[in-house]
Amino acid sequence: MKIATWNVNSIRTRLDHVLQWLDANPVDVLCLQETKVIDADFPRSAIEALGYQIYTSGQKSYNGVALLSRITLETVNAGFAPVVGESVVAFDAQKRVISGICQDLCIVNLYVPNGSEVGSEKYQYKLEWLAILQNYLKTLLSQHPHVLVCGDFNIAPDDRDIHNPAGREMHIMASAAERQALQQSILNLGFVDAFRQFNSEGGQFTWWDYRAAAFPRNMGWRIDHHYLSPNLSPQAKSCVIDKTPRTWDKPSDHTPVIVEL
DNA sequence: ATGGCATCTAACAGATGA
Repeated sequence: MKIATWNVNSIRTRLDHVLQWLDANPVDVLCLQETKVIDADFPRSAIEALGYQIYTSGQKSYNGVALLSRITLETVNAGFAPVVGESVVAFDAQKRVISGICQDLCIVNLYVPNGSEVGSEKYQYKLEWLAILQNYLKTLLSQHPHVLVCGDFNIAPDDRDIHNPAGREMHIMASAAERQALQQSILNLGFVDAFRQFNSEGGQFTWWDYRAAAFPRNMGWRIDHHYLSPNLSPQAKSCVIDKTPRTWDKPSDHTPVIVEL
């Protein structure tokens, strides 16, 4: 079973890229982030024609996540509240979470807040959001034999995941508090970074800034990840970054990451 | 130290992203 994650930076702008990529890479489930469209306007028909069912949680202009699946998913939930409870419903105003069940596997697709600048209000929101994520994942781990959490985490786990780590301690996506939140909310629950099961090298990135010719210079960050629950990680066969779509005309600034179980 | 690039909008400049 192959599952991919891809921040497409607008599904309507990137529809042709998604179709082209799925045609060449018929993964079982594709998790999209930053769809930037309300559910009613999600471009469904061409994706469905490739054999995918579509589950969306979107909003106007910003954020938005979707699951594209060749297998029918059960119990698709949008947001934290269906799992954690109504006390966290305020954090579901921004559409950043969708999950679905495929046999004994719970697949979670996340678009973690960017955080803007270290110390800003949005940074605080990011840290609070990650604290709620911890409760959300604890609950899912208690309910399902296997859990896969993937998406755009907007955090580089360590300095191998940044093209130039010098002076990055106060940089968004690399600050100590963000890395600690990633540790506490995900890794301390036993989740394993699937990519690092197979590749310990630096210079392996999933996002490159549109500016300053960052992609041809490989000045990127590894911020898109797959995390596997403890009893799922031994089942991973591979985890690879596909840089191909980042070379296409008018690309997303992110590129897909595929895990095979 | 700054800006650089892309996407969105009751758009045409400003917010947001990372």
